Amino acid sequence: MSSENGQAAGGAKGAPPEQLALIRESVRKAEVPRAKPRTWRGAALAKELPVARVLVDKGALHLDRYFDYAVPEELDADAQPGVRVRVRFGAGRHRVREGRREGGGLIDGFLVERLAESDYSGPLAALAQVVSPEPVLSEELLGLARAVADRYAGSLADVLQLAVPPRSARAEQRSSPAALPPPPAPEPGSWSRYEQGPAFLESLARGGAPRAVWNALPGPGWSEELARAVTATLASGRGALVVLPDGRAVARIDAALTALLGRGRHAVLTADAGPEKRYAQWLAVRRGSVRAVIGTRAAMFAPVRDLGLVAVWDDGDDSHSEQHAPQPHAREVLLLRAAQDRCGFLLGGWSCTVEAAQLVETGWARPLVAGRERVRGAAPLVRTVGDGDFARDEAARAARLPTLAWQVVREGLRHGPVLVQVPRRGYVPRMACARCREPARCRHCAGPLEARGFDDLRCGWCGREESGWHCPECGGFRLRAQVVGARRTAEELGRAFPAVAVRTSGREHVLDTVPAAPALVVSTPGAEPVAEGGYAAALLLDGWAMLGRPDLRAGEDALRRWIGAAALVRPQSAGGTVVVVAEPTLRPVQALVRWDPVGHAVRELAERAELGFPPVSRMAAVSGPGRAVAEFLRAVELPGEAEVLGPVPLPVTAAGQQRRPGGPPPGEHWERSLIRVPPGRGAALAGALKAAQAARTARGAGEAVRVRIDPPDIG
DNA sequence: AGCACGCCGACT
DNA sequence: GTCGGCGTGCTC
Repeated sequence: MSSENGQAAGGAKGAPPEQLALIRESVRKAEVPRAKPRTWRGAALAKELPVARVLVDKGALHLDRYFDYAVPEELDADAQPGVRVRVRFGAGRHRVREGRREGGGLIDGFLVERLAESDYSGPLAALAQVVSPEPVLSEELLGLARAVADRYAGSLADVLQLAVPPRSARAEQRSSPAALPPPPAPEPGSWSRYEQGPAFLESLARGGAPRAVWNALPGPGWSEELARAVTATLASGRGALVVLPDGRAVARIDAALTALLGRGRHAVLTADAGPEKRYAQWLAVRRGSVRAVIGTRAAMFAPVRDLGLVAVWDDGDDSHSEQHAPQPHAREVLLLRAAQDRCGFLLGGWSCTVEAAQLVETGWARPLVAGRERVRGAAPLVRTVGDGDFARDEAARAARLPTLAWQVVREGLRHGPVLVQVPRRGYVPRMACARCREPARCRHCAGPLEARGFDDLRCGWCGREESGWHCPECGGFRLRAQVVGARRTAEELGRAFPAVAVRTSGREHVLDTVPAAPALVVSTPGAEPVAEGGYAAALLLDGWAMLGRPDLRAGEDALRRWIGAAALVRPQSAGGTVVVVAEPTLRPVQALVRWDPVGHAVRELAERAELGFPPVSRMAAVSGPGRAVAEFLRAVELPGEAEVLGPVPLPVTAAGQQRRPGGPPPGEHWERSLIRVPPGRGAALAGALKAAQAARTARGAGEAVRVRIDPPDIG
């Protein structure tokens, strides 16, 4: 391949259609049908594979296309696939000054591939710079990023921003340590509590790729069990990746892995390390000196070599959803990874999401559960208190506590710390049957009914008005707004037990652990400290607030949070007791009493299938100013089976109110439409939405709309 | 998004 | 003729 002046303009004279044209001197199209190629300022090009295919890092605009650039000879060695490059990327014709071509500004990109020829018919500009020879974007990572972008109707560049941390030259210069040899396969340890536990570990250690949904027994055993799964995978000579919902969970696995393997075999990727340290850790993983990674959601893209296992803990926790576009969920990303890399997959938690149940239901993953006897042996006694039981005795009434709750707290405090779970503020009430409390749903699309004002009842999804509502369960015809709980209870509780220390754990101050001494520990869901030796008792308050949220997941979420607290309580055999203040006939409450989160998820799944809800159907939300949403819906070419619900107005963000991610800016009136498709059509839906979005931004038409796959709050 | 090209009307 | 309005379309 000649690089020197080399290329005859293609076409007319029958010369080979040489692609590698470089500078177009001010050549007019009329004279030469194709740009007349010349070398770039006399500089030579790479002799082999002189074309670099580049992913230009320019947000949503480039729309996932690659652009070809010429590789100057002096960049030949460094310009390998996966490196960061800088290129000129600008509009229209290019100025030619002093023989050098000037496009738009210099922008960053990734070199994706080296090619012999380009299929671009115009002249190619040259790579301006190879930022560093470190190949940060492997073929696997690129493939994963593309799959995630497709799944979420997002751009490749957006996903890569999540997947590849910003460069730090200093971190790159430091050399990563040599990899340690694989450790010996671990003993099964407490995995033998689960029927298929030892077999699962053995399969990993042998180099197999088992896929399991693991319902962990309550108590502290889970972290060591996860660490053993990682160790078994390392023993097979492969790498492992574990994604956890928060820093506290990461710290627990970190400790368990260190105990099992010592230091140096695993990396911790969390947001709170500085950018340089984070990049250094990431590089150590990419370079293969560390084979195991644990971390919070950003770690889901960690470039672990030769993956043998991906694992997620507590996938129902909403911090597994990435905040940045296109907002992928760690579970879904790891599912894509498991499929792409054909590696093992472990989805674990004390509770069970509907998505997890679906993985078992479809046969993609096997259940990894303990027998009922084991479960009963590990779980605390759970008792319920409904509204009817509210206090007769004076002291309990002062604390707004049912008598039973009062007694259990008092008894618990004689043996150790007692956990009191109070809900976070800010839940929106929704309408339910005043008699049986069945949530009120739209008769057309089964969305949640919301009161928009006096006597104005509408569906939160399709916006249709409901005038003659009656309860399909009990025939009742009166509605009530469900109660939102008060955290005042905690203070009152403290006053009711004046001799006992009250400690609180919540958003601002999250306690990691509390000692075994008697104390009242008041916590919001997810912030519960671990008690040394386990809590003697737990009181789960305001079940109505948790169940009354206008969300499809209200029941599942309430159960997950209750179980998250109750799993920190001693087993029933050691006196552990939990009291939940909620209507005993409700499904999540019964599931808690029986300690059967899997059964609950399976029933929810069946119901979602029947009603056409996710995850059985796939949903997308389109939101923005009303006119823009309408325009978008007119333009988008949806797959035939798609069903459009709405649009309905979104609540206006008040001036002082914090803007919800994806919500309207303060004061603006936005609308939202939901689109759902039957199972198996998710990719088609995402593709259609992406194409419509691309067409809109290319035309620069009107105001932007937001497209969100798997919207989290669908009523 | 920028930004240049180009087609059409008003000007020295 | 030539200057410059902004509508259109491209970016290797």
